[in-house]
Amino acid sequence: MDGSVSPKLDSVESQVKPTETQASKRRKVVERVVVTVKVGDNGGKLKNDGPPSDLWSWRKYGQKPIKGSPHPRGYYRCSTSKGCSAKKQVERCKTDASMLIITYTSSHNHPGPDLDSTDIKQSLKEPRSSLSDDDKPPTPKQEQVPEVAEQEPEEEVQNEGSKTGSDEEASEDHFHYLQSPLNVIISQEDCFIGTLEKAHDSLGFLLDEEPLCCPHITTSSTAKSDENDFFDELEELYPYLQLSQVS
DNA sequence: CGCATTTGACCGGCGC
DNA sequence: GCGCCGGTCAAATGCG
Repeated sequence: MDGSVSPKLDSVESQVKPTETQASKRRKVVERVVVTVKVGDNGGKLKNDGPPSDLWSWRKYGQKPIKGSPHPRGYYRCSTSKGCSAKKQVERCKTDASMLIITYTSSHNHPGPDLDSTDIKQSLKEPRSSLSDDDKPPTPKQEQVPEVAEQEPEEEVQNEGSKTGSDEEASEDHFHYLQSPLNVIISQEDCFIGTLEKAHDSLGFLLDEEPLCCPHITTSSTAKSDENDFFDELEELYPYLQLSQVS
């Protein structure tokens, strides 16, 4: 591609903030946000892993069968912005094909998607009738993005991060985007690990058995990175979180 | 013609 | 030190 770019996209780590320390040691430990998306009947429209895309455009750059999973994992990169290093992995729950496990990696270098797009604005004003039909036919997923409501997510996020008990439910609520057909459940690593690990120890989905098919809460323990990184990532995700709430 | 997707190969990291 | 697995790149093909 770009001759100037190194073979390995180190750009990801290079821009990673604090986590870089760990990243340098283990590239796999980069910040990661795991989102479990439940695809209902409508999900059937999704081809394979039907990227229940967010506000950004993702371009698939690879796919690999993962050991232990009957379904392959798809690798996507943010195509909204050229220099964006945001990536995401999409795979299906091995026990529940209707569950999509999306892992977001790195952050976006750009503010947001096409929030300014008149198209979207129109959708806000009107439930678009003809436009949407032509533009986004099959996947009734997102496209709800009104605008990046910047409401201080950090506070809430941090709160849940430091809290552990009752707040979990509250925070959980934030992460459920029941947009239309998709039930999205964001699983936080560090945030819940402490509790869930114990609480669901018997479930063992953290181990290897039933991963993220939990009907209610899904958690995965993968990133040991700082919560800060994690929250930073959340900021990126916030747009949809709130949107989902609005919906 | 351009962009996105698909598939195979290669590289790096981790575990044994 | 070797082998395995995950992740990314690169080239080719298809579709819009």
